[in-house]
Amino acid sequence: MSNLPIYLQVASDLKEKINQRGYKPGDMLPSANELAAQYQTTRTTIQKGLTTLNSEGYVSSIHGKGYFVRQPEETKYTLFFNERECIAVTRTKLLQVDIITPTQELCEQLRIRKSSRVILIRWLLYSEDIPVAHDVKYLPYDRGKPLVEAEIHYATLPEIVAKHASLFSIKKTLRIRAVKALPSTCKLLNIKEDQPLMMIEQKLYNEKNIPIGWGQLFIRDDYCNLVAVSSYSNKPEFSF
Amino acid sequence: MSNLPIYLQVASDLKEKINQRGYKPGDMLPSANELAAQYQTTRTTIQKGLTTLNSEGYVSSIHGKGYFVRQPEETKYTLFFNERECIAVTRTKLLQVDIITPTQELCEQLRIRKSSRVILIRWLLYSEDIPVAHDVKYLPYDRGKPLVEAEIHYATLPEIVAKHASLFSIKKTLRIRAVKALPSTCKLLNIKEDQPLMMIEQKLYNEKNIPIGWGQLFIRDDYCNLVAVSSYSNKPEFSF
DNA sequence: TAGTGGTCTAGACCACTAG
DNA sequence: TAGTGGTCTAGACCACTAG
Repeated sequence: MSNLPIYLQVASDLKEKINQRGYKPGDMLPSANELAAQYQTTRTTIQKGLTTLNSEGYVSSIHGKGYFVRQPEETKYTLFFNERECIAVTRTKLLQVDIITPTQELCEQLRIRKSSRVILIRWLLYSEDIPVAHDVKYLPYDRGKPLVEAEIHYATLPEIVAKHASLFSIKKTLRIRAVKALPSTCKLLNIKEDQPLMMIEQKLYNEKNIPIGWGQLFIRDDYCNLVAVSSYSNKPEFSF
Repeated sequence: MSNLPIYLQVASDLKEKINQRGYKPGDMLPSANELAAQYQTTRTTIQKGLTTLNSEGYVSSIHGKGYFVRQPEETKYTLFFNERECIAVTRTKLLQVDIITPTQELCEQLRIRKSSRVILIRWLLYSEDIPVAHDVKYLPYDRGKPLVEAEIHYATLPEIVAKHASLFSIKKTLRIRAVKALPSTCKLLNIKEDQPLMMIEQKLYNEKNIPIGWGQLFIRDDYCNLVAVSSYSNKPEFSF
């Protein structure tokens, strides 16, 4: 059953007790000294186990007092999203690449001046040769950046901006909505006006929190796979 | 600038180099021995820093070889969802509590037999006295559980099942869709048939991976706030 | 075989809490 | 003041990698 190192054994035992409500949210765990005695090991090893439990969200510590069981984050899910995988994209068609004068909304979204320019890229995404999504992206225009590459092959918004921003520190936000299709979108996707569409709005920020990209993806609901799972289930626990 | 403990200083320095592309995904970091020499500390302390970096998703290690920069998980977002907060619920109205014979779909969703019974709970959720969402929940019926409490006040699906399952190990999944409203739903929400609705389907599993609850939430798009953020941004780094 | 990461020991000093 | 967690040292032994 257990060839686990001691510190993981400790963490695993405590997790089980927490899950079985032996320790309830708000309860204090035994002190590291007590646990060290129980497991016949040193406090250092116990601390390592408690640190693990902390980083996995089970407990938190108060200096000088002890470790306490956290309230589980019932509200938090892990959502997987990218333009290609949310749909099963098999083919893409470039509709437009342009440098445009931003609208009022674009100025606000990208926090730029009316006088600046914006790159507009529009794609039609196909799944099994059926047009299923309309992808619209806006990027602040810098003379430095060549945009020819955009015309060659399809890239997700993070892929596009990743070249000009630091890797892990790009902040991304999504807003998910259900919308009525515009007549023009209906034509593009060959659907009726009453067919609801998913709209996924994506906004990217650089490490200084300045918007560097904005996108709207309109997807036929019947081809959209948007799924989220609770965050604890993919923690290194038991796996099925 | 830095009263950080050594191990966090190490982690922070490495993060910055990774973000600035000093180390690129796939690159090997300096060994713990080298870093210990650089920072004039012991390998133990360096290891602690590297462990931190690992648990934050920046690097992973291969035993006997070294630490390597990971590919950032561009696809992963943190989504916040619960029935109450996704909308700004100000009032709730119980529509129905019943014990029903499951439909074919219910049997499949909850993995139960045709002969078993299911608790059906329906609520209407109001925001500022406007009906904005229709909430339908299904729970496998056990004679043990009293269901009177369901009629007293509104509870989210996780809140309901939390009483009978272990805390952190409940697995939850969401599926997000855009749907046309049924005529009956239109009447409930007082909307036109062509107004698209968000449908959020929630399914809960216990620690043995058995479904213990299923819910469908139909929300007026204009009152639904479904937002997700990239997972790295809420890591303990800089915060704005 | 030299070097790497993974774990652990037995201590130390410190900041913090609470009676 | 006793007990707690947070950090760190200077070592040890092990499993693993790669020449």
